[in-house]
Amino acid sequence: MKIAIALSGGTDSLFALLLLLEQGQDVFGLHARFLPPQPGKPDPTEAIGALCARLGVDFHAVDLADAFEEAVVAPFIEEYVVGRTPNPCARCNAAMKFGLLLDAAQALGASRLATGHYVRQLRHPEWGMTLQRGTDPAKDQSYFLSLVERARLEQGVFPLGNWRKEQVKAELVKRNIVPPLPSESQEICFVPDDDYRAFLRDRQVRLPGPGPIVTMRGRKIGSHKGLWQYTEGQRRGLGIAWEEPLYVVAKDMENNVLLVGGREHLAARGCLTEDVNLLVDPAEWPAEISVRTRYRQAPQPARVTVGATGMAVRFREPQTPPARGQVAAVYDAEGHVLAGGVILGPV
RNA sequence: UGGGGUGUCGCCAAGUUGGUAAGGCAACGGGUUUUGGUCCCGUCAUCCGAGGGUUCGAGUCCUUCCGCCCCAG
Repeated sequence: MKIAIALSGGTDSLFALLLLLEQGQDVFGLHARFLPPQPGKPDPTEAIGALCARLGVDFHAVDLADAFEEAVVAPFIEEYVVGRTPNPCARCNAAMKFGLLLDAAQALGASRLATGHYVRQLRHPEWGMTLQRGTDPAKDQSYFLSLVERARLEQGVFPLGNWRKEQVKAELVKRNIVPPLPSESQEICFVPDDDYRAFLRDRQVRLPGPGPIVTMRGRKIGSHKGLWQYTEGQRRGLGIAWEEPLYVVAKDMENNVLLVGGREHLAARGCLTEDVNLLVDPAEWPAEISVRTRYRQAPQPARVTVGATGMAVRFREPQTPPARGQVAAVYDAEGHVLAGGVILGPV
């Protein structure tokens, strides 16, 4: 079986490659260029190729920049314009890494695509292939893969599922191998300096303008700079000195009003998703399930009903408002991902 | 310009019988982090509307002035 390993140039995918080699797998390196050439940043393709040569593995590069712009960047911008808070990494995994990149890998003769995600892929006695959270709780990336179709996920290989980030770094040092890309911070890869607001302004799209900030009791206490600059649950940046911290409770796009309130106003009982990506047949879901509506949130116990057009999530305990456009990922108690969907709004 | 009130960090606000400026919010910085947001940590008044005085020592006492806010027959 031939495996393609998606190499970004960073630590994780590089170590995943080493693990595959040490397992004796028939593997070749594959690098996808998602961004057009950046003036300041060097293209890592060559360095990755050189490293592969040194390791004695074949290497291929594919240019997916146009598709990335269309499938990830453009929707990202459009969502902000209409007041949602997109999750480009989740979309990228579904549309690009396990979409076009997987296709490219298979066109090059691979039967499967390995990545450096910290997730596990297991064979469940009843469910067949499952996606499970990574062992390292701090690095688990299953949330970001919850929108990937099951059939495509089955083509994936995840060597880092049982590794911890610390170990990975240490092992690379031990092997005296340095990633082509310095350990840059992992912001949104296409947004410079992690500043999505500046990015949107640069894109010359028509963004909603300023308007009032209003409390839950209907009192105007300030003005916002455009609803696209805020997200549900946000605290910082409101600039309003109040008796308590104020949070964004909701965005009224219709009237261009930003609704804010104290922490007690944040409770949301549930949310709806606009679609659903099933990884396990809902008929087989256990009774105890939980949902994450944001990355780095412990899964919250909930009841989920799956319909033709999406999921309805009902939390056992009220949560801070799920942001429209983020992902709701459904888990069982063992951390198997049962489903994922894009949040349409709180309930 | 009669009566009452009030003037402490960008906002709100503690400041005891004078003893050498809490806290909250905001802001800023950092940490955590393959999204946004959250969260955590840290930094933020040598000075208390201004001047003068009493005192070993005053935001706290006296005094003058200035500024707001009410109520005004």
